[in-house]
Amino acid sequence: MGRDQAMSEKKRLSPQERERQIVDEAIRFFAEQGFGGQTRELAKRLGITQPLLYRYFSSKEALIERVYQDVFVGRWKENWQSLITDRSQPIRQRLLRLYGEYAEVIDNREWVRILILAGMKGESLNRRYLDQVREKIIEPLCREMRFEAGLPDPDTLPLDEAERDLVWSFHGTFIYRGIRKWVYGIPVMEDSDTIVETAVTAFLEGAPAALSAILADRLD
Amino acid sequence: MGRDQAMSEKKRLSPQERERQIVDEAIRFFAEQGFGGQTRELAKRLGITQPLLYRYFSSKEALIERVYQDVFVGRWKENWQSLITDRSQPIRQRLLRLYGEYAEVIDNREWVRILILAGMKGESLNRRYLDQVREKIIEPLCREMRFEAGLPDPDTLPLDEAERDLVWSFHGTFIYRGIRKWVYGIPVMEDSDTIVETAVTAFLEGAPAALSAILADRLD
DNA sequence: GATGGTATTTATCAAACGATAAACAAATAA
DNA sequence: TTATTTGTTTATCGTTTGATAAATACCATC
Repeated sequence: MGRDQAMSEKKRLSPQERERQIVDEAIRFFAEQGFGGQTRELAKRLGITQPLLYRYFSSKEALIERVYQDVFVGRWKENWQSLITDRSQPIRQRLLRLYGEYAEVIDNREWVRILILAGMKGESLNRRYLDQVREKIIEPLCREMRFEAGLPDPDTLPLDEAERDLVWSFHGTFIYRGIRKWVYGIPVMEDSDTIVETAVTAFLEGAPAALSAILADRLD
Repeated sequence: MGRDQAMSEKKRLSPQERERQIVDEAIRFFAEQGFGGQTRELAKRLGITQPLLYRYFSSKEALIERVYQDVFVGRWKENWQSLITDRSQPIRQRLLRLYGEYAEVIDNREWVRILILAGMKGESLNRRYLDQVREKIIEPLCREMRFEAGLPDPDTLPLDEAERDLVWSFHGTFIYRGIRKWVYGIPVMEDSDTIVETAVTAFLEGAPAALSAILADRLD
């Protein structure tokens, strides 16, 4: 009543625009409600009717699949792997940059919650994402830590499971902070630079000792 | 056909037995399916009819509430806090024992997944659990780290946010391993003693340096 | 400005789902 | 044996929910 034209007066968007709009809102929506969220409410938020969703996605599952794509695949930076292995820079420097960027991606409600939701649902795409993390971050970083500690290359002396675990734990430091903040709603340290510096310092100081302990009995 | 008596031939259990049975299965069931799991399927697993659930719990929500109680409240060990503050033992020893026990509780599919599910749902009980972790583990451990590093007591020099963050990250090491294993289904190191030792070693070696860096400008 | 294509809505279905009431049956007591 | 209690099932209700088909309205083109 009064003025019918509220905010988004535009109707009849182009298919590209509408699809983009739906996906963007779906990411926010499912991140909040979980994948149990109803298509009707999603439509309501978009200011469209529920059947219109099915013009763009054949099923709710298809829409969820698309959400995965946009969140996981779309936000991975290709330079991360090469950043780790660039020995022209000191390891500390490399880690500060890598996890500075990574922390930015993680510090996002949708990213964290959808990662968790996908895990709980046991989606294969989620598995592929973590394979990527392992292959392109964890394993290379293990190799660099060997190098820094003056220990044999993984090609010579295969990685111990405990070594990967140590690096996963360091990596997890940042993920777990995201979970504390975006899943549990606990206040966390917000100064990104300090966060990364503290974590990297603790890791570089602590890892060599742990590494020696792990490999002690395997070295002659 | 043939023998109708399959496995659990017992019918008409006592209210206590039946309730216990329902809660136990509900924990497993919801941990797998999420809280969207249907009461009909839960009943099917129990070999009972769906309406019987409502004889024991007034609603699905009430059953979920009970699941929280059993998982979070029921599995907290009271000795953990006193273990940390017992300075008659070296800090390394204390941490090995505490997280040895804690790791046992965590290494449980139901515990990890229900903790996550509760977080995603934003339940207050979940919040209370994490308050307990902070109050009875994180804060005391911060105090002990100050002591070990020969730094002023938190009563004298209040804790910096970054200090809590550092300890949360150490704590998260164990949680994140549980998430990797029970949410993402990634293989993790299974030797509990080695896990704890590696994590504690890395923490005790790395934390002092990080702590000094954090407090550098606040100390005279 | 009529026409055709298509983005969007209206109307509706069928199954899923939480919940309730009444009927049934197993144990206990008289 | 009969009576009484109560654990359990059968039958069913009212919504909710993903999905489809037909009708409608916006927009470009001739």
